[in-house]
Amino acid sequence: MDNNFYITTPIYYPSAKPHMGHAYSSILADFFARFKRIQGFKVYFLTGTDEHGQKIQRAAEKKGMEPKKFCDEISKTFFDLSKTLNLSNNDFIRTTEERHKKSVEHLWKILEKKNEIYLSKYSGWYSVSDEAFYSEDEIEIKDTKKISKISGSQVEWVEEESFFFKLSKWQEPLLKFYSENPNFILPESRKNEVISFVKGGLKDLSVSRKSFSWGIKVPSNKDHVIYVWLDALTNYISALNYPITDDNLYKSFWPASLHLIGKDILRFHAVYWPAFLLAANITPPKRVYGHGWILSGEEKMSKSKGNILDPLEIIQNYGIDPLRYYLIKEVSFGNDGNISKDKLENCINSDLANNYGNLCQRVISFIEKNLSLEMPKNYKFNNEDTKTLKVYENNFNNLVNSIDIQNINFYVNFIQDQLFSANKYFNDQEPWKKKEDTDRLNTILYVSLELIRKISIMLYPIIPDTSLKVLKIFNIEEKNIDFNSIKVHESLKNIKKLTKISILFKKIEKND
RNA sequence: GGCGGGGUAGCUCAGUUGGUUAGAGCGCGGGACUCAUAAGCCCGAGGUCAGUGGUUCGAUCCCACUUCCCGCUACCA
Repeated sequence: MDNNFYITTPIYYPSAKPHMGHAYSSILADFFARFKRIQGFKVYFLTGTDEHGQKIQRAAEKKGMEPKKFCDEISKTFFDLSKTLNLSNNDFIRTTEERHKKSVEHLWKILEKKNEIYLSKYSGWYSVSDEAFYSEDEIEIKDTKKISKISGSQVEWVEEESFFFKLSKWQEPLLKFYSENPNFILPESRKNEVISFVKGGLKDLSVSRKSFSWGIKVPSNKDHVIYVWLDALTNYISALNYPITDDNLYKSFWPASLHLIGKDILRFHAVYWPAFLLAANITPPKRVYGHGWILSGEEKMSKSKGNILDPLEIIQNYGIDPLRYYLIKEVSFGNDGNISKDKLENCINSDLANNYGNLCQRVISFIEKNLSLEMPKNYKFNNEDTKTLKVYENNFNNLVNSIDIQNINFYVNFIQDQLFSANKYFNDQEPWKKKEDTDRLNTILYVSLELIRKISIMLYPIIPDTSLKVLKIFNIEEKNIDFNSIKVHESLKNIKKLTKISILFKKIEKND
């Protein structure tokens, strides 16, 4: 069986600074990457920045900067964000890198050689900020300016020679591909959208521009710059050293296991990208998952509404793990989700401080006071103990399977249930009343520690920093975390002494 | 206009291949305890499962219509 797992985030377009949507995609991707690693997979996790195109060129001009210099600066903010978010990415690719350029040029040449690309002429209303053409009826006039009805962005008349990709001829092969790979597009509702779009007919796609220069030149015609999406999507293989197809990275990790993206760029990933690849005779990725947006209150965040929550500011105030936990747990994956300071604070207090943090604290403090942090010995499980521990075995396959279809809510709910169960266990067993019965006392404490260990391992992909802090109690290091070990109930028997921990999450004082 | 998804407790959402008292978390009210971050545990209040009609012995779950929300897509002009 294939033991490799390749996951990607979108490469981010650095025309502005990072926002919550970027953080969300990245955190989720990191969750999957970390989970698959502790499950025993060889994981390659890629993120990066998409730096070409007219929008960037104009943004740079506006600031009086060279495009490359401009990109260097903003790309760095995304690179820094990947650190702040505690991403475990293996690589950070920039489309302005030489390795990427070579890869795109190669892909272009193949498409050209296979007659998938031809030179023609395009004219129409073009929006720079949308990177899209609009037909006459898709635009309207507002304040003497022509704008797109759909996005409201300004359009300009463009008439130019352009290379076209023969997208139309891939309509049937794509539909065949979708039906042969029913889980290629998830969630299901998005898949239906894509299929109905493709069924509606595909037009050939303009894949070059003459009107600006910031991009990768068409190898056979330097007047043209390669279309940003053809350029950008290729990052997923250029990072694996394509076109060196016998390279170890490429051989191990292509086709990608999962492109995790926002729903707004689904078409590029689910239609154009597999079409380019099929045309070049490259296997398309195994899955594209289009997640929802993070909203603030009921509305999409926007500067004018002043409801923007800056991920960096949130992390500054609350820490990275609370934000990761909130986004992963509180958002119904695939749907749009909400975030507000109020909800985040509630979540931190009840889930992280009261349930998880306090569980660790009460157990460890108890052991410190009664056993001087010695590992409880001579334990002997009774029915109640076994029942509590066995839940992990019984649900193991469900947990693994749910992650494989990106059903992270099942996974998180299971953790919730087990946190409750562990707290209840400690309550019901009342170790403070069993100080005379040392065997029973030891057993209760041992079981409680096992539960903390299991829960902390399951939490590792979500809140890695905190999880590692807790696992330190048992001297478990990151490289030794094994998801499969949640099925084991006597994994702590060789440990002699426990390490004390401090408060994991401080409660937030609510002032209202 | 077409296609698709959805309207379930104050809030965020599960769920039911149709079957006696519809679930969780948060919030709210009460209780017993004390190891713990006044945390945790127990009990409770709160829902005409959008509306109407139909199929059925029986519908929140199936069907039709209505209405509202969301997504994708098209078009008249």
